[in-house]
Amino acid sequence: MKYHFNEIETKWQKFWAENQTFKAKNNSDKPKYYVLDMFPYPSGAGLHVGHPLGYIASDIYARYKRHKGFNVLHPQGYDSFGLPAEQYAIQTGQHPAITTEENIKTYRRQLDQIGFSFDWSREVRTSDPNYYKWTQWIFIQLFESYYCKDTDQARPISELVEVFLVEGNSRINAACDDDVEVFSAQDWNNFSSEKQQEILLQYRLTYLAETEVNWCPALGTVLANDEIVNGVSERGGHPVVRKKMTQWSMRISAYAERLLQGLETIDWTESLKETQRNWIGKSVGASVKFNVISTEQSNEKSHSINVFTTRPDTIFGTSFMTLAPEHELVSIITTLEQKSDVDAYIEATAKRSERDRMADVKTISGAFTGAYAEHPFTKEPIPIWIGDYVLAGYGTGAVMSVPCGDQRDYDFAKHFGIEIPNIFEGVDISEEAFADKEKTVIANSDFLNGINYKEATKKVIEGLEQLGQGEGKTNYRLRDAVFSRQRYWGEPFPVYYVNGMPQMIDAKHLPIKLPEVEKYLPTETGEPPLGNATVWAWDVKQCSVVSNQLIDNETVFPLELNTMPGWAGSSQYFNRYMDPHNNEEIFSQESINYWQQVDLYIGGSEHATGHLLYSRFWQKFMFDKGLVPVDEFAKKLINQGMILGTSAIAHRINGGYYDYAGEFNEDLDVHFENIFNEDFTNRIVSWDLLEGKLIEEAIAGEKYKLTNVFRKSDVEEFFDGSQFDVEKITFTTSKIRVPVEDIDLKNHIILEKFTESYSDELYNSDLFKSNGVFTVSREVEKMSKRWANVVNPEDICNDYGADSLRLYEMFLGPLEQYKPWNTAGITGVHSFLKKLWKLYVGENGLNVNDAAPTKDNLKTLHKTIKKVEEDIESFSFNTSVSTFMIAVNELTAQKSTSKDILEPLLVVISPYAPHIAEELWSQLGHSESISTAELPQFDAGHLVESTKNYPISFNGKMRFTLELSLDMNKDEIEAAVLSNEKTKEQLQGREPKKVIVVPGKIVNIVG
RNA sequence: GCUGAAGUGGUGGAAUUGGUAGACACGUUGGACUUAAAAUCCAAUGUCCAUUAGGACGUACGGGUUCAAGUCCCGUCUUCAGUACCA
Repeated sequence: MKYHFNEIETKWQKFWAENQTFKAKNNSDKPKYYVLDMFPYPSGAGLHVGHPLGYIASDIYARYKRHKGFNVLHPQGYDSFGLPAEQYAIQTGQHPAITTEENIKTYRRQLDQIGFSFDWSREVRTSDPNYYKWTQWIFIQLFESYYCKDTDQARPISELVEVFLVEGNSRINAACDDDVEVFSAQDWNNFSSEKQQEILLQYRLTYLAETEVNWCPALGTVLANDEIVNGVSERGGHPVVRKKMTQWSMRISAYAERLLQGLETIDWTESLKETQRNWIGKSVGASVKFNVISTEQSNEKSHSINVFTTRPDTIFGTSFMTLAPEHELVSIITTLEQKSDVDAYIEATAKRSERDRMADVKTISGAFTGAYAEHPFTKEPIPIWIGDYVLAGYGTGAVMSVPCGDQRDYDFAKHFGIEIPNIFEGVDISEEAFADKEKTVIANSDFLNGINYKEATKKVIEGLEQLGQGEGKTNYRLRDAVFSRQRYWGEPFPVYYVNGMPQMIDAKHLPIKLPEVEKYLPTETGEPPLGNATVWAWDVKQCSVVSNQLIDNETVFPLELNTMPGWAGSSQYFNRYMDPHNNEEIFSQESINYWQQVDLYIGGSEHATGHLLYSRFWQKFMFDKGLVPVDEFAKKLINQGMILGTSAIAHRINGGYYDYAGEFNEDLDVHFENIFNEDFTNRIVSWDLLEGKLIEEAIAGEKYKLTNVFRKSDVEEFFDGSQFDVEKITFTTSKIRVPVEDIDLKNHIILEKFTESYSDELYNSDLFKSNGVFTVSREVEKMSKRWANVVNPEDICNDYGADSLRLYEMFLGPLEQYKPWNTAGITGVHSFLKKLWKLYVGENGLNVNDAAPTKDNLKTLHKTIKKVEEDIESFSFNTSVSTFMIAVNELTAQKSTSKDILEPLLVVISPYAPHIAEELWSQLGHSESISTAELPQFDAGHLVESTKNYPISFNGKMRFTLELSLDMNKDEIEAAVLSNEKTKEQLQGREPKKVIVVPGKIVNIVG
């Protein structure tokens, strides 16, 4: 009987689905274990072999944990709101729900084919109203909460109102907007209702505010900081501009410190934690108030500039101040004489895009405002400058410039000829600033002279506090997250407006369903796509909804037309899996108390500052609300590395040469022959050959025979076999990616295989219109449809089977590592499976019998159990696969047929190759799924050896091995080794100076 | 610049606390089987020298510690990822 993997795999996938083998219960005598994958966005392109890598690893772990006696939760779902479906809708008019549904079907088919042990009964989709009902619900909870810094937790906004009623807000210590005014109880009671709401909005954890946002005109929406890469949108690479807009924001900054501290309690990779730490960007220092010295323009009202500094100890080195060009005081304090300079500079910087500013950090520019500030201690005047090296968005948008201690201030001072006082003892600052805090000894600084950074910082802060000119302060880089998107395919907000103030629609009316629209673009008046909706597909008993408006008691209120961003739905899905069908609560307390948190989370590192930060924020909020028992949602997290694709790249070389008549011809494509002694006739040499070593050799003056040099305009006519001097040939090259599947193993593209369906650029290029076969070079890069280098797991499953795919993806290398895919290598694991099959099933049926296992059999089995268990626990799945191969090779050589060996071996292999394991398991006479079997116990007794093959080294170099009993002590071993013939041969009569014997390990003779 | 990770055969990668470097595969070469191919099996395969026996060199580079270093220490280089006028 042969190994018919297709039949076997279909059979068991069906069995698992019909028997709900992997359905998890919310209670059990067994300990619980929750293994989670980051759920996919179902894109139109379907899965490629890179996607399932993490799913395979987590599936192996989940199956392993079941064998170890755990009640395992291993769910899967879809992050199904998002831009691509909407963009497709804009182009085709197809409703995003329809394309999303189709894509999910494809994903599900592909996932099922790989044999995952997901509990599909718990599937969630973020675009499902029964799911996003709870996303909206959390939004309402955030709106109804503020962050109390005294208790360090979120608390109901109603508590705040109670305090305002009796004593105003002067004693409130809460996370809020910077510009909250101070008011008394009396003030509060006299405020209009709108004014009160406005104030409360400044405290809420989700709030509406006019903020400068990242506006992406091409996408027609705002983007969060983490959705922008190198100044352009992450999706599509469109330019992004700063724009003031009224938007919903999440007050994640309130949680900055807890998000930072929480990292210490979770087992995530160091690099990922470091990325989050950088993003949170905590810096400890002081805020200092510099009073502006009154001038004619500003003497009516005294102004002051607040700065944040991490080096208060250097305050006596301040020789100027710098404001961001956008700083609100600039226009107020600038003197008449300097006004034209300053205005010109502001205009010039405003013209520069974010990207230009980022690209050009070397150029020093700025302007003097003509105004001066007063040094808080010396009372000396300090000139106030503006410069675009100071960012409006960080700190206060103003700095005290200490050129001797900060390189940017130093460069600025040098450039504009500002004095650079030295306040460091024994340091030369004639060339550059001195920024080493640890080595700092302060000088020329009044009461700070002779002390170090730490002490000086303390003293300055004390001094500032006495003067009322500043205080110790911690600053975070983490900004509040913009939560509004001008998009259709996202969660609608449960919000309507009364006199311009946002109101929550009562939670009992949730979900607020996404309305149907005619078109998915913004309205003619520039409103988001939801503005196109005439009838909202939701029905509220007390209020009806018509034309984007909520009508309550015949009063008409406008609805919020923005939708929530992509990360809204993914910020709590992991908890929803615990109780996915609950319509009364987001999840029952019973279920969350049982499953607690994710024990193992596997996904890509690209979510480090997005999903993984926002989810931690929501989890902490839910913890404060008493909804979840732990404030970190994932105990352990592993980032799987990317599987890279190998793109095939044909290189087109456009060249010019001097012909016989000495005339220069540039309208040529050039093909080489005799490079590296290969025949390149009708082929084109690769980029590497030309760019690298070869072109250098060529330039050195060697002659190359060029063949097939043909004119682009007339491919039929070519020069053949002529000698050209390559010194006179110039080249430009261009790359063309070729679909990988149309290249043979020798890297040849066969022209006959070309069809119109390939890219026009490729098909129409002269290169491919000529006769023959072309070589291409390979380049390893991200697997993507765009690069024509994707490998579909369905093809692999059809050709080699899901078990081969699973084993091979693991065998490729360590999970976290980036590694290239190479389909050719899969034959290794595939033939392993065939050997495994042959070990159990011979030509005439089962090979397994009740024969007693030999000592060797037991040794092989138990060392396999030990190694594989260790490997899985340490997530080195690649070495397990090698271990299986060794085990099967050994047992085959031992001609093992013993059921006592082969049956437990199947259980060890089954997490990796579950289909073949199930099939053989059932052939061995079991009616229950192998997933219910217990993992065999490792017995160290079977690995005990009586002898050891000692490596015998001379001066650290291994020369031969010697089999000796493990009972022998050091002296006995030494005697045995020294009396050995080979030892004498090595020593050639010399006396060994020293003999190192490590019993059970090694012998080293120093001579 | 800063932070993090890494650098081992032709390729992917092994090597638990310093103790036989290159497990396990891919690829390549040779052989068996076959009319042939596929499949399967066997052998060889780090580099160099040597007919063999064997030897020299080898884990990015330069030092060091040690009986012994891919592994530990110091310095340098390179690659990848993240981040960046963050005051």
